[in-house]
Amino acid sequence: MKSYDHSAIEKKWQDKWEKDELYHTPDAAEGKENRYVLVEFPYPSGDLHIGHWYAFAVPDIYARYLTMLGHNVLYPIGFDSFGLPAENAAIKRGLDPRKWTYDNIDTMSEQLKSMGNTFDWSRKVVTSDPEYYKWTQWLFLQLFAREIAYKKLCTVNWCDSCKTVLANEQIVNGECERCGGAIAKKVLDQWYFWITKYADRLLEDLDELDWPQEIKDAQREWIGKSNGAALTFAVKDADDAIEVFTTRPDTLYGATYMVLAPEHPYVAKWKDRILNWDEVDAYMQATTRKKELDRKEAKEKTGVELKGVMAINPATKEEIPIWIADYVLATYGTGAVMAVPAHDERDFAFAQTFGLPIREVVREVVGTPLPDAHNTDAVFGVVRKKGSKKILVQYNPLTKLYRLPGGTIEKSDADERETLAREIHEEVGLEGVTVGDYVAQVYAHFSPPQKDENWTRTVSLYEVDATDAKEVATQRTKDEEQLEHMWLTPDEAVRKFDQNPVEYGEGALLKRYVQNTCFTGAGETINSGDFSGQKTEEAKTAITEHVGGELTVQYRLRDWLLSRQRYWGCPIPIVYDPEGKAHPVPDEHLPWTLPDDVDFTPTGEAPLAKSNELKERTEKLFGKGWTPEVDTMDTFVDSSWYFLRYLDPHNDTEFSPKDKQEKWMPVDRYSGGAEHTTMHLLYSRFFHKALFDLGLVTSKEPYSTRMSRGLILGPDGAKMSKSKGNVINPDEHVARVGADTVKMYLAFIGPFNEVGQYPWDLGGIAGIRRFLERVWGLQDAVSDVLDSDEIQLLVHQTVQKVGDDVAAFKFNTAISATMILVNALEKEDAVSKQTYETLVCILAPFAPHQTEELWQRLGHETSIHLEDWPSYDEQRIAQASVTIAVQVNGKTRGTFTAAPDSDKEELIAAAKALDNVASHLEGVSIKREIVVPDRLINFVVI
RNA sequence: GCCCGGGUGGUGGAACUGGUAGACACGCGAGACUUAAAAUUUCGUGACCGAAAGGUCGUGCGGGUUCAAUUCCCGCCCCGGGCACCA
Repeated sequence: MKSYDHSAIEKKWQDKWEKDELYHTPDAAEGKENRYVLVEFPYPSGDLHIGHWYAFAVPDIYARYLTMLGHNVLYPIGFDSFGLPAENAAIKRGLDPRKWTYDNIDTMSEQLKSMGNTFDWSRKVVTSDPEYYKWTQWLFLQLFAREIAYKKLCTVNWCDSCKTVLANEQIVNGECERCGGAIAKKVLDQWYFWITKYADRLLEDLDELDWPQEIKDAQREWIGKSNGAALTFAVKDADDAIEVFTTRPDTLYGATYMVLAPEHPYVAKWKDRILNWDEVDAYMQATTRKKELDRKEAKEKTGVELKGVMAINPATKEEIPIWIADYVLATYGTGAVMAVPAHDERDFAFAQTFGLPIREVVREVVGTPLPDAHNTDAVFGVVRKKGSKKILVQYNPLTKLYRLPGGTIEKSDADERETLAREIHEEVGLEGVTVGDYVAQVYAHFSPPQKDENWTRTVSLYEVDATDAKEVATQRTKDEEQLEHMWLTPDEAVRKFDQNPVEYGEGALLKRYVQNTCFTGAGETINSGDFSGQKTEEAKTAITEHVGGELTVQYRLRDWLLSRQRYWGCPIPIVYDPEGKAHPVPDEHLPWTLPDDVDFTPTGEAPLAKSNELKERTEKLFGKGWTPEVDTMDTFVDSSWYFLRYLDPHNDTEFSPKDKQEKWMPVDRYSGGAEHTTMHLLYSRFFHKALFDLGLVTSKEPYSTRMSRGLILGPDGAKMSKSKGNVINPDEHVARVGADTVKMYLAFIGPFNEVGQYPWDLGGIAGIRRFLERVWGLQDAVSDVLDSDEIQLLVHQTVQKVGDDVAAFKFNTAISATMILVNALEKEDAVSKQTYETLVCILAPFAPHQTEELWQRLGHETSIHLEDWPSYDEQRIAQASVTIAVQVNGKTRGTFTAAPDSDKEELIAAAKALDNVASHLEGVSIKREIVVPDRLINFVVI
């Protein structure tokens, strides 16, 4: 046997495969179903790193497995080759971005080929090729014709270091997603895609997709749908009306003031009416200076009242003040809110800071209604003394209940305050307390412990000052005789109430009081005129209708800003007439090529504006005074449809013919990075839906299954980056141990379809190399023998396990199963040719070069990659003997083997016969015998 | 704060539907081969007790359900990701 010379083998077969066009994928193959396996195509940054290997070589295992199962599998590759790095490298090193990009594509193509994947290179797609971007432009124009691409003047996010605008999705924690640079606001006339029109469909269609829950959740959150109402507040002595969006129209009666975003147009409009303009103006200036990030992190509420302007609450008809505050964002909803401090955390905090009125209009309902309940009202107090934080709490050792002092309101009481003062006097013997502010109420249903009765009551809470109270004798009723009273810190008190076996309502109120929060949940309306006593859900509709509002929906999602003030991108195929109106570049002039005569040093102005060629081209074609659009497209436009182009990459008359789409789309498995969840993945879904509406694509969704792959970290456990110097270059490892080993090691490291993080560990790779050497060495053991029953069974089991695991992208456990088989085969003196061939076949997707070589050595003249996946005998696996564990009281005391489906009594007898089991059963009596078929017996003894 | 993941030996990770926790691999230790080292190979390797047989403990922490819990339930802690003054 020759030793395993990976470099000779890998070179030999890569050349042969290319010559034979082994991985050329036809659009259809006789008797085979099509499968489309997609991985996110790379940006040609220069060198391939180990992460690329992980992304491209490992899913190849799956593609090869599907092929062996008899499918016609498309596993394409291309380059997402427009984008900033080319331009930045060009600026830094004085290179041509086109040359830089295409040189990198050449280098990376060679590196990608060294993986030995089943990529069909004849279908390669390069987004910066005019033959590709011609169709990007054509698609843009289709969307322009339907007004899904439109231009508008708007405040945009500007990255000062990238010198371009960015879409919302490209801002992470208030910084540029690409460079981490600061984001400024600018008002610019820019191109957008009307993605918000598709918000609902992007949301709803997620339900049908076989995608991981976390990706669906993240997209749902990003779209951020909220149901509510649009309400209008009239402004006193003015024609203006303030539109607000609220998710809580049921709390309208509690709207005691309004807040506008400082940027709201009314603020400037009312300049002459506002009495404290200087103050307002100063606040507006301060807000402009504050970064978005600061506004988010600021906890303390700030704001200024617009004095001299009042709004009218449409429900109560009361005049309410209008404030401006930076907690209201200009970019969400209408940039104005109705403030309901009793039922919104932010309004609550704001009202407390500025002493604005808080009106409770919803009460919490505690417990569920019980039959034949006594109906009463009760009042309780948070009793404190000045200078102490402690709260007076009563404990009843018989019922094990902590209670606040207070009680039922009697008919003879003048009001709640009097009731409370009286109860405190009687129960705890404090005379002369001052009942202070009302806090809140709840509606409670409960059943007191040790009593056969039900209660329903309104429970109100007041602050009580006992500083000047005198201690006197208590006048307790029989029920109250056991009460102990104690002073507890607020936190202790809350904890005690949490332990109460029954919630009387005071606990919920006390907790809210101690934590200084308001009630933001659903409940029952109060203090709401005719609408009092309704469930909040019902009141939402009723109150909205009553004030002439409208139930509406708001989204967090913003339209997709696609203009970029950079050079190396797809030109937007739009020209402007002398009046400045936008016109599409007619199809016959596509591709609308990217000019070469451009100084692309970023200045903030689009580089294409400096191209004379583009200017002249435009005037020549359209006439004097016509000007070209000079912005280029966001590269996420290029990547929103590339998977459609793979189907027919060189088609000159169609972007992607529908008959081919019908053969391949939607993509069966799409694997990529988790960072694209709310970028590429969302954009391309939108784009696809827009094309679907135009009748250009055949499926509503582009990808039926999506998986997020894990991340390969540097050896130091940190994310690989050139600046950290922890980037692993795969080439040297491929040269040293071979492509098959590198690929298999990456597959072995952990489950592929989970968002894990794997530090690159050189040690581990040796184990895989050793394994492949042992597989190689086993060829010497092949001879004309009949394998033992055990070996034959193991082969069947392994074929089954490997297939199942690969189908589930659990390559790690699939490899482990082949290792178990190899370990067993090595212990044999000889291995049958049939068994060895089966082993080589199931390893073919993992180690395509080595297995191809072995296949040839075994005497085959055709490629192993044209072989069928080995079959296995299910019957035989099912009949294999099973190991039964024997437990005594749940502790395993031994095992034995038995035939599957053995008789219960026989199994029990066999179990009892085990020495160690027998010794544990001695002197005790068996209470129960639990038999789990084919698995386990448990003797429960006493 | 809200919404998702996750926490298992020295390490990466395994464990069907609740049924022998730690498969497989790395690393480590001891032995063989070798003048030696590497490579290869044999054995061992969760912790503790024990010569062994075997026993006790053990899947982030605390409770619970169950004959039986990494798996289910309740309450926490920590890590990763998403969203976030979103009205």
